[in-house]
Amino acid sequence: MAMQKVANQLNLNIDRSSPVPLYHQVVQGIEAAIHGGVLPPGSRLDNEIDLAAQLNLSRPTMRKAMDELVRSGLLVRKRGVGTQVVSSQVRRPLELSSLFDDLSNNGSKPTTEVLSFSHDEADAATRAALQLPAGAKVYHFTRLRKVGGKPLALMENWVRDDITSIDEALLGAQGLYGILRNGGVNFRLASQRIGAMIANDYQASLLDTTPGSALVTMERTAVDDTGRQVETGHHVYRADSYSFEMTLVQR
Amino acid sequence: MAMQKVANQLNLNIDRSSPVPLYHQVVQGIEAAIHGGVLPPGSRLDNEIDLAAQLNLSRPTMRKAMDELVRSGLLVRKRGVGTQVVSSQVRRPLELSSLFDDLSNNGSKPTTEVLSFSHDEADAATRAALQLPAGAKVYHFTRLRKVGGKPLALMENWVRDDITSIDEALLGAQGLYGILRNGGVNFRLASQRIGAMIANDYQASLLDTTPGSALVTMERTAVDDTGRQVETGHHVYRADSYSFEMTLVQR
DNA sequence: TTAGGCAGTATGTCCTATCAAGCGAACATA
DNA sequence: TATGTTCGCTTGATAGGACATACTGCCTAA
Repeated sequence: MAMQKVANQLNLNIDRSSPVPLYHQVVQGIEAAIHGGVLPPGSRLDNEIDLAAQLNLSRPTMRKAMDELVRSGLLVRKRGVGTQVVSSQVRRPLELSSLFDDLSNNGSKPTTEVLSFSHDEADAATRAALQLPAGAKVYHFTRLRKVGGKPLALMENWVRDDITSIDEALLGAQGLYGILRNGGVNFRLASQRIGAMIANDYQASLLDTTPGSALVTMERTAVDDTGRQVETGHHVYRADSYSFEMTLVQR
Repeated sequence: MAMQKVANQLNLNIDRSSPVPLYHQVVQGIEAAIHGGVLPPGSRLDNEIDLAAQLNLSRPTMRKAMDELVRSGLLVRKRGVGTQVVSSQVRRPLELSSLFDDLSNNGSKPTTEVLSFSHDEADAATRAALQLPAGAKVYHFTRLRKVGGKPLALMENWVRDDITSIDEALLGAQGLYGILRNGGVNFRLASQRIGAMIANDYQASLLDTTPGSALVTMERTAVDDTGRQVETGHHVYRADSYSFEMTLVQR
């Protein structure tokens, strides 16, 4: 009866006047607790009912929060048993961000050199990728991305021109996705293909490597929330400096 | 008042006696309707309330189904506007399956050649990757995967031995993930890294290509639903025959 | 003619409630 | 002692309601 209960002190402050949904506040709180070591890997959470009561929330709201955490791989639930923190650290799944953002968030200071820039009629392949009618115009440009003065990526992109205007100076100053987001684009999904190839003379000279060295290739087409194909591109990265890391979650 | 309403005939048969949850039946039904062309890209669905009424479901159940479809990128929702089918075709996101399964589902008939097989104490790197104590034993093997008689992938894996027993004959007959699933493993998530490299003499001879040709590399560690690191591996694929395709969904 | 506000509609959030199903441990029985 | 059954705990599924908020387009007033 007088059983000692080690409550996992989540110490979450739920702010009901905040515009942030309650379930999302819970998600953030638990994420912080896990990454901060308050909830060590393998530890079991209190059951959903108790947790909801502790935070003065309903069970569905609590469940919705935990659903997100399960989806992102931080928690594991088992009927009849309980919910526990997954032991391994989880990397954020591959997200819809540009290389520029990734590098900036990483503390590096990427620079961009615009090698070519045009605003012309799209060729057939581009029209197919972006689902544009004949005669439509697109921005077409190639960029060289360096970090710490070292070349890292050679990127060729095609962008539809009915969203926001793009010029060379803009591309030199910030990432493509930043520009498009500022132009009101809400990215929804992207199809991409990652492979490998051998550097040719042109690529090698720009990337400051030798012809025949390994390159990672990436082709991507991004779609926004209105269903428009916004951007397609073909990038190559120096294999010795770049690889794609991701976490897959089994639904 | 007498407005003609073009109801999108979903023709879903919801079987309440089925053990499959209602919301999942709805997910499958709408997926089928989209892929079957009944719901063409860009078409708008009826609102949640009406759809729920049409199928004799509650709105939360309907929403849960649509949530899944939004998450997987098939639908787009906009408050105050409605829900519509995303125009582009969506590939299934990269899933936790083995190459063997992927090829089999694709209609190909992959063959596996076991090049080496051992069951010994794990070295330090493997113990770190699988979080095993000193002295723990692991299965360690390399396999060559061919499809249509053509070599495609060279795979080296380490698997903990406290789950199911593995032998050479088994590996030659089916995929690793199939074996582990049969052994009771429920995979939850995996971290992987995709990059590129140049084929050395050993790899080139086995993959029937030339030294110096491009290879796609993949390193993966998979975790099951109890939080155990189950397997880790390092694979290389012929770049001219293989690339990783995936769809990223912005949450 | 045009700009602003307002109503209608759809999704977003949150709640209470109830039953089903899986799992584990305690308990009863042989 | 060993084994099988039952019971309680926990998550899973579904229902139905209430209110919030964002978007669209119409209507009105300047």
